[in-house]
Parts: sequence; structure tokens; C-alpha cells
Amino acid sequence: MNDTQAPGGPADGTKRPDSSRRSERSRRAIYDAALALVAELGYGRTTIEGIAARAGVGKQTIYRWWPSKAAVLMEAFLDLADQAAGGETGFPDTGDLAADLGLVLRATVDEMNNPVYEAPTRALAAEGIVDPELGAQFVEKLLDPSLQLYVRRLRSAEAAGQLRAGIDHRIAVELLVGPLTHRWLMRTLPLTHEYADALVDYALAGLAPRD
Amino acid sequence: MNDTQAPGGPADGTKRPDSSRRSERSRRAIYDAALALVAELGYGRTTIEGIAARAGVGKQTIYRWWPSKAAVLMEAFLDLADQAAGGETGFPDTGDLAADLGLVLRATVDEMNNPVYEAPTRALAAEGIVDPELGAQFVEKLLDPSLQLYVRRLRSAEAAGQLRAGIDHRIAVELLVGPLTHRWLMRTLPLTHEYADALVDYALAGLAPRD
Amino acid sequence: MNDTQAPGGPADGTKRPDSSRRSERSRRAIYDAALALVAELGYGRTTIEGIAARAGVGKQTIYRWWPSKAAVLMEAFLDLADQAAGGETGFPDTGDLAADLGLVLRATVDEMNNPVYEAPTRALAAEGIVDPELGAQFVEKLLDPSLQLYVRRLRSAEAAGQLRAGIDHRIAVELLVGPLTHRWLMRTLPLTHEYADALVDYALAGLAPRD
Amino acid sequence: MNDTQAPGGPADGTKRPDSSRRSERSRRAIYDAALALVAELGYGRTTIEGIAARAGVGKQTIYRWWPSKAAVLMEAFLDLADQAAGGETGFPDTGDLAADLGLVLRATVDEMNNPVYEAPTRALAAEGIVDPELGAQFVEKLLDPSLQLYVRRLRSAEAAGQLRAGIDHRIAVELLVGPLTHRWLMRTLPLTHEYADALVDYALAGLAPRD
DNA sequence: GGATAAACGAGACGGTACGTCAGGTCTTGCG
DNA sequence: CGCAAGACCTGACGTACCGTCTCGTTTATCC
Repeated sequence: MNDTQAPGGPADGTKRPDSSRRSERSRRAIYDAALALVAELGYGRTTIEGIAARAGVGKQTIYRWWPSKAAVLMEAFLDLADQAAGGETGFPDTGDLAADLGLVLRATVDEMNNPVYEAPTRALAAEGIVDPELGAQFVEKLLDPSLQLYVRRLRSAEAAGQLRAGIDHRIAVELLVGPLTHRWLMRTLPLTHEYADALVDYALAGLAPRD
Repeated sequence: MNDTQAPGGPADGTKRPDSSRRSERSRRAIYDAALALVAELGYGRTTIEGIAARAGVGKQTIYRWWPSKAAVLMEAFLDLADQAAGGETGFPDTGDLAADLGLVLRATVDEMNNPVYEAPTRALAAEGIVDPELGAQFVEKLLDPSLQLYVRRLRSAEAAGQLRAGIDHRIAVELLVGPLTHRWLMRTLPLTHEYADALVDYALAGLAPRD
Repeated sequence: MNDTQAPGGPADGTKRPDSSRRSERSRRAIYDAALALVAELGYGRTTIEGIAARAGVGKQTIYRWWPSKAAVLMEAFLDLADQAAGGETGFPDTGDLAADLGLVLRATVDEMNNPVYEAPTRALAAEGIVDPELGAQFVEKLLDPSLQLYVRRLRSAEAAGQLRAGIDHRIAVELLVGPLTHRWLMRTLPLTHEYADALVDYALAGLAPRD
Repeated sequence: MNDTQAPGGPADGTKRPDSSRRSERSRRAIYDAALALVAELGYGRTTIEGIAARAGVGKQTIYRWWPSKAAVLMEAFLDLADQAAGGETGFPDTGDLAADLGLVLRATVDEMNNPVYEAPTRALAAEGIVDPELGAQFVEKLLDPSLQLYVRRLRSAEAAGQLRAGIDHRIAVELLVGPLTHRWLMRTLPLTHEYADALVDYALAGLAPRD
């Protein structure tokens, strides 16, 4: 009858629900409930029924829009991150590479130690480790964008002659971020600003031009 | 080595079951079933009921000796690792630090790409990320021992004057292992021997004495 | 007829499940499965899991609506009895008391010997003997209604001058029904029409007016 | 080795354990524990494990000598009854049939109302209703012997011309005992001495010679 | 502004797995 | 060899959630 759709409505003739009629109220409530429950109970004990109940929402409203508990949490967390970012997605570039990296790594350490972010991030990371599909999303939507910022900064540093020629920027970034993530995930030793600084120190020494 | 107790003696006076009467047959069957199921179905779809059924064992026999699915898998995997190790827990020390590290990292890459080890390790890592208690066990029993081998090798290198003085060996190890683990867990880019070599190259450049 | 409530109204505000949404199909299937299993296996070996499986129903659907195995069976049996009764709940009153009682007692004997009724009735009676709560239900819903019919017939007989004055009708009924039940439950001797007749004979002799 | 058995030992060459070596101490402890638990918890909640634990006995010692929980309880109760009887198994015969029956029925009422006997008797009766094998034992060992006493008394009364000729003594006994048992098992109305008296009155009226 | 249709809250449904409990069997010393 | 102790396999228990489905009840256009 009417495949003609209102402008703005994306539509596709499939069987998916009409997202233009989606309840914003419910979505927000689900985000909030999901984040709260994960923080309170941990991922494992958080259930879709629980989220629905806490959000004052029917279970079907969740199953209608998300394929899994992890997907709900992922979106909820992305939403949280977007809010928090507040548009500022920049990476400092003062010309002093070590200082800039130190600043960012210290901020990362703080974030990793902040319980508000820690619980859902750990949950998502863990789930992504085991579920490749979700892991891919995690990388694409959360990890890669932030790694790209590092890469860009390194390119700028290379242009300024602050890096050895031929360095693979991606690997260089991982030299910084990998150890940090390792310590965070494995909880081997405390994650401190000093550790961040030491990483910048050791890594840059290996990446700097050989004089 | 642990749990020193009089031979034949019934052991600690607590309320735990009498481990001297434990059925070795059942334990082995449970290990095998657990590893097989995790490899076949993944951790999430592996159930205690399934392990019990596959092992031809009553559920209670699992609940009697282990507190959780993760604990079963952990022991099963430790057992597997012990068998595989076969006593050789050495770390090469040819005098050429770069070559030795490259060798080990390449071997680690191979292990991480070996499906037999990958499934249970990922499962344990993921579970440990979310469950601090299990995570601590994972680190203590699996991760730390192998990191210690690196540290010892680095000490030897330092004694040979191949490292900058005052380097924190632990951080140095993480500089190598962190990025590898990161790529493995996050599946961002393929884990190859070349990557291992590049890591050794970049990291050692930062750790070497400044001449 | 029961549960008078506003049409369309959702009913009592308690926490019990919404009986208006109950699945008739499931209830019937559960009745049938319960009766079949009790007849096949006996009460003790009949399990809720078994009923659920045989009825093609989730266990929770049983736990949602019934508090116990006995309650399921009780309802199932009441339903069976209601069906069988088909509305005819009368007690013959031809004026000939002995004949009427003989007719009913013989019918009762037949029922007690009919395997379809015997298994569940025995099961309920046995359970009621040990569980006072269930026993009270058994008496209230199954036993008392039928005893009342006897009492009414005796009242009619008394009005016709066929009974000694001052006889306690309730006890009189028990004089007839008690021995029958005793023989049935205890399986001391066979339950026959002749036995029923003898009971009527002996008992009425004691209850008749002394001329 | 020794099929030769101590005299007095019944033996039969089957696979049953050697009863001459049986521990009297254990048997007594099991009786006591069984009766105590049935009285405290009721039959349903009494378990063989519980009996073994309370008796300070291994489970196997129970399984070795009894085929079922009901069998244990049956023996325990018979033992209790034997002790209580103390040899006096007589039935009064003063010549006054009504008085004698009233005396015995009143005593029976008292016994049925005595919690010490009630719990195990109900349990055994209930179990026997559902399990024909046990029921037969119950009748043979507990019920019939006492009914025989009634029968003998009635024979004496018949000889004295106090009964109508041709009365079936067995049915006559059931006319007295049936209603009592019915009221006791079904808990329809209170079991009192008055009820016992009324039963004797009504029943004897039907059994007496017609003058 | 009434009709109509989709999303919504609620929650019953058939299921799976949970972790516990008891059953009855088997094994291991002790006396 | 009977016994206590207790680990073993089995399987039912009652609970928690799963993901699907079906109720009425809002909304939110469309006629």
C-alpha cells in the first residue's frame, strides 16, 4: 500500500519496526537502567528482565530494538561516552610529543580507574573477547576511533622530525596503549600516572630518531 | 607441594570434603569434558550440566570440588598447560637479547593463534576481567609465572650491559607483552611473526643503553 | 460465575498471576498428564517435571498456578469428577430406603474398583492422611459433598418415619460409608455388591424404629 | 565359608547378610531415630539419610537390612507396639457386650488421639494405601491381629445369644471399626468417647437379636 | 476528530540451566 | 565381615531468565 515513507524515516521494506515511532523515553530509561545495573551487579548478574523492570519497560521493547544484552550495554555506553565527550574529541598537539602523550595517557589512566566507566567497559571488553562479532563492534566504535587520534598525533610528530623514519605508527601506538590496557585488564599492578609517564619515556626512547 | 599434610592423613579439619578419597578418574574426565566443550561450543554455551553429562559424572561431583564453571576451566587449563610444558619452563639465553625475545614472542604468537589454547585462554581471560577473584588466580597461576621468565632474562641482559641502567624490568616486559596481548584480545590486526619482531625492535631500541 | 469482576477489568490487585490470561490448553494438558501419570506410576513416582514434560508445558506453568503436586492432582481429579458427574448429583429417593442406599453403595463399590478413579483417589486420600491441609481440601471438596447427599436422604427417611427418632444422621452415614472405605483403603477383603448389601442390612437394622 | 548358622538364625542360603552378626545397638538406634523423626517432621520429611545421621549409623546399614523407609518405620512401630503391649493382648469379656466394646473403642479413640502413636500410624496407613505390598504387611501385622480380637469377642457374644444368628462377624467388626477409622483418617469430625459410644449403640442395635 | 495502526507495558508461555538435595550404590579403613 | 563414613551417579526439586507470543492501552499520524 504505502512504501512511500515520510521524509526522514529510513524505512527499508523489511520487517523491522518503524524507528520513527520509537519511544525516546523508553530508550533513555533502558540506557540508564542498563548502566546502573551493570555498575551495581556486574555484567553477569545483569539480566534483560532486570533492565526492563528497572526501566519500567516491557521486555519486548528491548528485544525489538537490540539483539542482545551486550548490544544494549554497548549502545548505552556509547551514549554515555558521547555525552561525556561533549564534542571535544581532540588530541593535544603542543609540539612537545612526550608531554602530549603523557597528558593523554594520564587521562586514560584516570578514566580506567573511574568506577563509572570501569564496570561497563570491562564488561564490554570481556564480552568482546569471547564474542568476535561484538568484539568487532567494540573495536570499531570505541577503540579504533581513539587509536586513530594517537596515530594522527604521531604523524604530526613524524612531520616535525620527532620520530625515527619508517616507524609503523600503528605499532607505535600499541606500544603505548597495549601495556596500559594489559595492566588494566589483568590487574597485575596498580595503574598510576607514574606508570603512564614511564611508558611514554620508554616507548619514545625507542621511537625517537637515533642521533 | 602445597597443602602439606600427613601422608594418608585426612587433612584439614574444616568442612570440605575429604580430598584423599577423591576420584581421580572423575577429575580427569571433568577436565577433558570441560576443555572439549569450551573448544566446541565456546565458554558461554558450555554448561556445568553439559560438562557433567559429557564426563559421565554427577553434577554434585563438580559442585563438590569447584565453586564455579570458571574455576573448573581454570584447573583444567592449568592441567593442560602443565602437561604440555613437560617440565621445560626455560627461557632461551644465548646472549643475544633481541634474538631470544624474538624467539619467545614468536612462539607466543603461535600459541595465541593455536585454536586448542585460544578458546580456553580467551574464556578465562574474559572471565577474569569481570571477576576480580578469578582474575587474580589467572594472573597468579598463568600470567605471572611466564612474565617472571622475561624479567629474569632482562636481568641477565642488564648484567651484560645490554640494557639502559635503571630500567624497570617489569615495565620493560609489559612493553613487549602488552601490545601482543592487546592485539590478541581485541583482534584489531593480525598477530604475526613480523609483528613480534617489530615489537622487539621498537621496544629494545627504547631500552637499550644510549651510546 | 465466580470471580465476579468488572468486564474487561484485570481483576484483583494482588500479586498473583493474571488468571484471565491463563492458557486453557495448558491447564487441560496438565490435568490429563497428571491423571495419566498417577495411574501409570503411582503418586510417589509421579513428578512435576514428568507432568510438565508429558503435558508439553514448562515447569513454571505448573508452579505458577499450583502450590504442590498434590494440588495439581486434586484439581485434576475434581475436574475429572465434574465431567463424569455430568450434572447428575442426585441421590435416589424411591421411598424404599434400603433399596436406595443399596443402589448407591453398590455404585460406590464399582467406582472404588474402577482403576480410572482408584489410582488418583488413593493417592489423594493417602496424601491427605499425612498432610492435614490437603486432607481438609479433600474432605471439603470431595468427601463432604457426597456425604451430604446421604444425610439428606436420611432426613427424608426420618420424615417418613423409617428411622428411629433422634438418630444422628451423620453417624448413620458413617455407619455405612466407614466400613466400605475401610475395606477399600486397607484392602482387607474384596469389595463386592454383596458386602454393600450386607452393610445396608446390618446398619439399617440398627437405625430402624424399634417396633 | 559358613553357611552353617547359629541355631535360631533363620538364614536361608540367599545373598542376604549374616543376621547373626547384626548389631543390636544399631537396630535400636535406628528404631528410635525413625520414630522420633516421623513424630517431629512427619513421614514425608523424614529421610533415610536423616535416620542414619540421627542414629549415628551409616546409610548402608539401613539399606542392608530394610528395603524402604516404610519398612524401617513399620518395624520400628511394631517394636514400639510390642513394648507397649507388654504381653496384655486380651479383650475384655465381662458378659456385657456393649460395655466391653465401648471400653475398647474408647481406648482406640485415645490411642488415635495420642500424638506418639498418631504420626507413625498415619504414615504407615498412608503409605500402605498407595503401596499394596506394604499395605498387606500393615494389615497382616497390625490391623488383622487386633480385628481378630473383636471377632473372638463377638463369637463369645453369639454363643451367649446376644447376637442375631447368622451375623457375619467380620462385617460386624467393620461396622464398629470402619466408622472410627474413617473419622480418624479423614479428620472430618472430632474423635471422642461419645462418638465411640454412639457407634456401639447404633451398631449393636443392628446386630442384636430381634425380639 | 475519529479511525487505524504500530509501539508500548505487562506478563504468560515453553524452555534451559541453575545450584541443592536426597536417593541408593560403591569404596575405604576400622574393629 | 559388619560397620561408620562418605564420595559417587542419578535425577527431581524449585528458581531465575531466556526469547517468543499475545493481551489491552497509549500515542501519533492519516483520512
